[in-house]
Amino acid sequence: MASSPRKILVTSALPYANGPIHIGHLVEYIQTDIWVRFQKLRGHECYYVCADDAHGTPIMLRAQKEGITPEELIARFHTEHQADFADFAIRFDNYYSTHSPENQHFSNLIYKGLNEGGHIERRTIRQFYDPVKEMFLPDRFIHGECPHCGAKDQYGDSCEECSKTYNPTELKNPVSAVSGATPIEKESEHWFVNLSNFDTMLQKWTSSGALQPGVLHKLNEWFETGLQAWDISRDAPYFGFEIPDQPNKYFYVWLDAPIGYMASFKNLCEREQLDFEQFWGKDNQTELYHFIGKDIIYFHCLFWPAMLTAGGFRKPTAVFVHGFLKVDGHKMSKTRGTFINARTYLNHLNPEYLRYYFAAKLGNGVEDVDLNMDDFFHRVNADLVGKFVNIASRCVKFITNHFNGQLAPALADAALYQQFIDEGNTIAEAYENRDYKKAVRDIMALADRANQYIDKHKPWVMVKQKGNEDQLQAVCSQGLNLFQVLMGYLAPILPWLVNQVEAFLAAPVAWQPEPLLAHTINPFKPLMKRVEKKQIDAMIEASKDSLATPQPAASIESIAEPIGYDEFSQIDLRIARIVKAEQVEGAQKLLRLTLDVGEEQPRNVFAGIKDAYTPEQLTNRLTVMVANLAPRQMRFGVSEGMVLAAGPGKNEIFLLSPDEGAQPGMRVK
RNA sequence: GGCUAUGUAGCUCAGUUGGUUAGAGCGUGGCACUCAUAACGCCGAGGUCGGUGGUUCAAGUCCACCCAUAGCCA
Repeated sequence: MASSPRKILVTSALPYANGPIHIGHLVEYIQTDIWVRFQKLRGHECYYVCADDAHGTPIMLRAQKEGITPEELIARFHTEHQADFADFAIRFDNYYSTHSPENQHFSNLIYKGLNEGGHIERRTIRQFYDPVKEMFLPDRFIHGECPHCGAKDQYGDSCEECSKTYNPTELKNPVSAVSGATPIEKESEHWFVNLSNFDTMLQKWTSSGALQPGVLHKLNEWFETGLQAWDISRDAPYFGFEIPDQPNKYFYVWLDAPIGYMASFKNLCEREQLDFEQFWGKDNQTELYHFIGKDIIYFHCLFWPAMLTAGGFRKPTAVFVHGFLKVDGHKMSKTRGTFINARTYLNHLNPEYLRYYFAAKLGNGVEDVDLNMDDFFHRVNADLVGKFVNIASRCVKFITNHFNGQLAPALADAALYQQFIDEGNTIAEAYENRDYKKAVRDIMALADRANQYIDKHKPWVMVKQKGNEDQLQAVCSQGLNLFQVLMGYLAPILPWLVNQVEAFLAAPVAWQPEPLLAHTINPFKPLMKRVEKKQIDAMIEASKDSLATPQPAASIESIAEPIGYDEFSQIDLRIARIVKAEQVEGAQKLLRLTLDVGEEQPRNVFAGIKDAYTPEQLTNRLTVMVANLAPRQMRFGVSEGMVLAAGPGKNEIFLLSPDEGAQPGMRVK
């Protein structure tokens, strides 16, 4: 398939910047990343862009609650999201934010196109308004009793008990979730896009093969009911972009969210001198794909092509829709411990396990994917370790020990090798169609054949027979060459394993590489460990505790910006013995502590803990101090460090102490 | 409630335009091997293909209805 390189731009849906990435999100990013890596591996010019979706009421309110600006909030999640993605080997060419100048530029441009094309109309609508917070309330921020079944504490758009949908104004006893006040109805002028103006264009585009059959059915249903006008404005206060020349009116977050794809790519173009027009211009032959979940079909298959058309841009080549993640057959659940954050997973398990498992379960349909923990355990261990990695593991020792790492000069079974190569087309086709589970099935069937080949020729018997050296070398070399081909096929799924394999084979892993003949390889280290049950259990347990217990009414101080280990390690914490504690004449809060941290001279430290501790309570106890804090001149002398304590102050201060056995001078890390 | 999906061995899934005794991997039972991270190989057990009715010479495969699960209802 050495056809000319395609030019492809790929996106994943933008994660919302008010919460962490969880394994449900990861289905999509892993799915997309595998596809992009596959395209790049095959030599195509392919770019993968994404961004944080950073606007909207929930972000504004959350920032308020934490006492920070929305910009600070989205900056924090931007860092956090990027770290999570990077640690799952999700390799974006650019990861940006919808709160960016490029995004504002394109939002205005598309709005202008909609406006000048006569697709915008203004209407006055009545909606709930919080008189205390002085803001209009999105449906989700109104709670009340369901007008149909009377269930209490339901959201403003639908009832979780009887699953009926309604307008928030129909709720009984409505309450603002923001302030607790009773909302009032208030009028406001809103901007609407007349989507029905695009009806013909959309019907043509959706039926042109850009969509999966199931998605098309769904869309046809919407076409039959008639496309309704889309409300694209929100009133101040709102965190987003102001509509040009319309003070206090903002673009609804869902208007600028998909435009974030363009903005992120534009940002990449400027950095790497790429041709933006080539990918977004109205008439071009490049390919544009959006990977999305089935919940946002409406936005991507109706609103988005309409916006692009109005703005004078191209439409997507295709939209790839996937289902949701279930865990053990159920929706992710905080009480079950199956609402697993990306970071929690990373704390316990190798990300490539999950990449492989998702690949093994993902087809090109819109069905939900089930992460069955028991299946995950067996599948990863059986397929990756027992089957695939084992091929290398069982061949390599003979090559290293008996042939100094040198592979045979020719393939022992060229026909078998060729069969492995021939299967590549089928596998490539499966990847291309996003039928990863078929690709994985086919690859694992080959892995079975490689193991059967080795079993048939029994190198462990040959090694004991004199005069069979050439054959021994040939059989093991064949095994390793088959392994190399399979690693190439699995490369989009397991990019880090590829690095290890390249190091050990001392050769690049490629899609259908040249066989390694008379080539010297490096000593082998185990490539992948088995999953252990206790790791999974620990992850589930860790996902339970923080959220299953009801949050105390008083919220905790917000967690600071994430830092790396390097930054943490700059703080030198030591176990210290308080050898002496004494009152300080004239000081309101301070005690003078003499601390033994194992150095020749004791340290002199002033601590503001007078209201909470008497000197007697402190003498001779152990605690933790910051030993490399720069000395500081205070009114009563120089303080050479600080001791660690928690609490609001006054008599509520709680000094840290180590468990028994710690010795002064030990480093805390 | 309407719509869209899904429902095949204990688990995860294949089953092409309807066509002889329904397949694979994992798990399980047995045998064998011992190079390999107790991995690999061989053999076996295990399914009235969600249910009912229909079309047909013939249905897991088409149709209708029902049940269960999930999602969507802008």
